[in-house]
Amino acid sequence: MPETTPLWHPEVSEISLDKVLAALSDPYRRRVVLDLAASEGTPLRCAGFPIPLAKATRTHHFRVLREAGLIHQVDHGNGRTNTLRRDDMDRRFPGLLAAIVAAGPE
Amino acid sequence: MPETTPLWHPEVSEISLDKVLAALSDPYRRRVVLDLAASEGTPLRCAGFPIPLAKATRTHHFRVLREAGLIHQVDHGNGRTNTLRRDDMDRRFPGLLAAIVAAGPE
DNA sequence: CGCAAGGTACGATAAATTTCGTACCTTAGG
DNA sequence: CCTAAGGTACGAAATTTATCGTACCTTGCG
Repeated sequence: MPETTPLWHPEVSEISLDKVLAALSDPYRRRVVLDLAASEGTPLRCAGFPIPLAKATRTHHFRVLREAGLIHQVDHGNGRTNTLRRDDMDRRFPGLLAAIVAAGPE
Repeated sequence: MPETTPLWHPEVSEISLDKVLAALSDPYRRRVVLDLAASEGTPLRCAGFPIPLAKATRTHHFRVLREAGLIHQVDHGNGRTNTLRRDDMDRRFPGLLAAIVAAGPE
C-alpha cells in the first residue's frame, strides 16, 4: 500500500482566478491560507485550524481550497497535512497572495 | 430637484475583504473593474460594458460592485456613470487591485 | 486485536447567488 | 408633448454554496 493516497490538484496553468477569489472570499478559508502562509512551508494538519464547524464542513472548505489550487494536501490515512502553494500562486497571480496576507484576518 | 440621486456606497473603513473578493470572483464583474482601471478615472456608462445579459442582471452586477466598495456610481436619471474606487481600495487593501489588474481577463 | 482520532462520502436541508420578465421611472431630444 | 434609451424594483425560478448527520475508512497505539 502506498504511504499516501492521491488527491486531485490543479496544474499551475489551470488555476483559475475565479475559483481562487471565490475560495478566498470565505473568512474561514482565508484564515487557513493566512495560517499556512505564516507557517512558512511547514505542513499543518487540518485538525489544527480554529474552525468551529462540523467535520464534514471542514472537509468541504479544505476541498474548495485544494481544488482552487491554493493548497496542497497529502493524505496520511488518518490526518491530512496542508501546505500553501505559494510559489505556484506567485507564478500564476503575482502579488495576489501578498496582498491577501497583508490584509490579515480582517 | 438634485441633479443626481444618492446611492449607497460603503465608507473606506467598512469595505470588507469578503465582499470585495466575492465581487471580484465573477468574470463579468472583474471585466468591469478591468475596463474601469484602464479608463484611468474617466467615468464609464453602464451601457458601455460588453456584458451579454439582461438589463436587470446587469443592474445586479453593478450593485454588487458598488456595495462591495469597488466602484462609485453616479445616477443621472437615464444612465449611470461608474468609476473605480482606486485610491480607496489601495488604501484599504494595498496591492490587491494591482494584482487583479495584472492578472487580466484570464 | 480493538479503540480513538482524523477525515471522507453521501444525502439532505437551508441559504445565498445568478438570471430573467415585467412594469415602471427619469432624462434627452425631436 | 411624446418617445426612445438607460436603469430600477419587484418577484420568481434555477443554480450554487454552506452546513450538517450518519456511516464508514485508515492509521497509530495500548
